[in-house]
Amino acid sequence: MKQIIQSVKGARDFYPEDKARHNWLYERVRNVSTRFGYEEWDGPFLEKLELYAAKSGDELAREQAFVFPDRSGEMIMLRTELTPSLARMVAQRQGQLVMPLRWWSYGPFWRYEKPQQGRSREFFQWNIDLVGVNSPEGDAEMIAIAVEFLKSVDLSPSEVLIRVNDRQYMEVHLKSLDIAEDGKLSVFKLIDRYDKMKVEDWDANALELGLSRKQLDGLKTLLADMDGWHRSENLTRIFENLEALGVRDYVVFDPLIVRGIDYYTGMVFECFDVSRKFRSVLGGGHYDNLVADVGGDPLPGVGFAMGDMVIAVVLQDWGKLPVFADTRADVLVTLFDADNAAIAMGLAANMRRQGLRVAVYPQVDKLGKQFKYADRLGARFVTVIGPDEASEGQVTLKDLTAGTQLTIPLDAVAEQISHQLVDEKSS
RNA sequence: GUGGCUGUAGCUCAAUGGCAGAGUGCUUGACUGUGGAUCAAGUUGUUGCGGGUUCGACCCCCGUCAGCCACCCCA
Repeated sequence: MKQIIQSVKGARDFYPEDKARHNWLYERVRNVSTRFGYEEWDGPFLEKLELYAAKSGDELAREQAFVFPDRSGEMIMLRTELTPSLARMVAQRQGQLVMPLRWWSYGPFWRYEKPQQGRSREFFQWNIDLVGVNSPEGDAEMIAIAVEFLKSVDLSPSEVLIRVNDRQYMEVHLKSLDIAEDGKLSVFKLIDRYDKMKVEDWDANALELGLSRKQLDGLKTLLADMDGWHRSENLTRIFENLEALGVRDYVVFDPLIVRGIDYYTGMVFECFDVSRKFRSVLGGGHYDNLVADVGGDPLPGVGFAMGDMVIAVVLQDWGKLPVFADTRADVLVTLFDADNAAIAMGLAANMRRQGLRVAVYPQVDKLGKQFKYADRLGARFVTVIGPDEASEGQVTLKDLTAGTQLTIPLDAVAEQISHQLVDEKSS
């Protein structure tokens, strides 16, 4: 094997077919976001370590970030998530921005993790936030955006579901079980792992946390109560709104969804493949105070994030990833010989002016090689101008799909190709 | 950070201690102005890297790097 310098572990190479898939996904994200009236924005890829360290429970900055000193010695971090930048940028212009703010973003993030299925060290993430609002209507809108995205990539409720819960609903019931306020977060983390652990282990863990047998039983009753959302006014109104937004069939109540993240304070949701083979496709929730860690006045909101890796795995698994066909050129212009090359180049320029994608074979070569190149490019048409055509001011145009060819005047080629392309589409 | 599996031709993979192979791709020709089909010939190697054991290592051992998978985590 030849010595090729390796890429950085976990970094992503985007070959043209990868880039095509990336653009396909981005296009759907952009389309859904803008249809709900959101504006695209972005933060810097580099932030000060300090910005992330300000967040509590910052395993991200401590363990899973690319951190390095710049030339002045300041500690810089490649961004691992967008929320701190969002908080900073919103706080900087808190008095000027039109609230509620509707912002979305799609860009690269880096986490120093062990690469595996659906996870690498470099990934793209869609972030979307509705900031400055505290209502079930806002919460429902965010879920609806997620559903509309799922629809746009042709995933149905029999393939993926959004699971919704409300931390306040959970807290009220934990309180009624006399579970202490300061033990709340660790209980949430335990609930978050309910599906991953064996029942005995989970029970043992709960008792270790200091829960009594009675509290444990009460907790399990709560987690099994699939109709409990009727007792939450917030969830009831969210579900009413989801009904009105026409997305109710994608959404279920799930008391096991609590999310590991501390700053969520109300509704939380995650999207999973129904097989539960994969990690969550997207997740988000309602928060009370976006700018708490960076200074600024308290600001509620709701948002979610979706990485590009898990969704790709899920789409692949359901056979919903399109085949990205070669789209390199419509026409290959061959160079027959040096005498006629200039005419061919002129023809190519003319066809480009008419909006066709035209590649010229960049040197004189055997026609067989040039045709083969056209075939492998995926170009549908090939033009040939040899001495016979040149003397008559004509060009031979071959349609590789149909296997037919005809010889026509030079200035009629672009129109002829357009006709055949249109015929193809309408038939 | 912890553990498991894998690493051989451009690609997919054989060869289990004794001459490194197949399919596919690629090149050329059959086809002197025409691709995709077919046929023929040719071509393709630091067996990831470094060390060790052995008369002899793709094969066994140690280390290392990478990929995949699980754990951790999931912001």
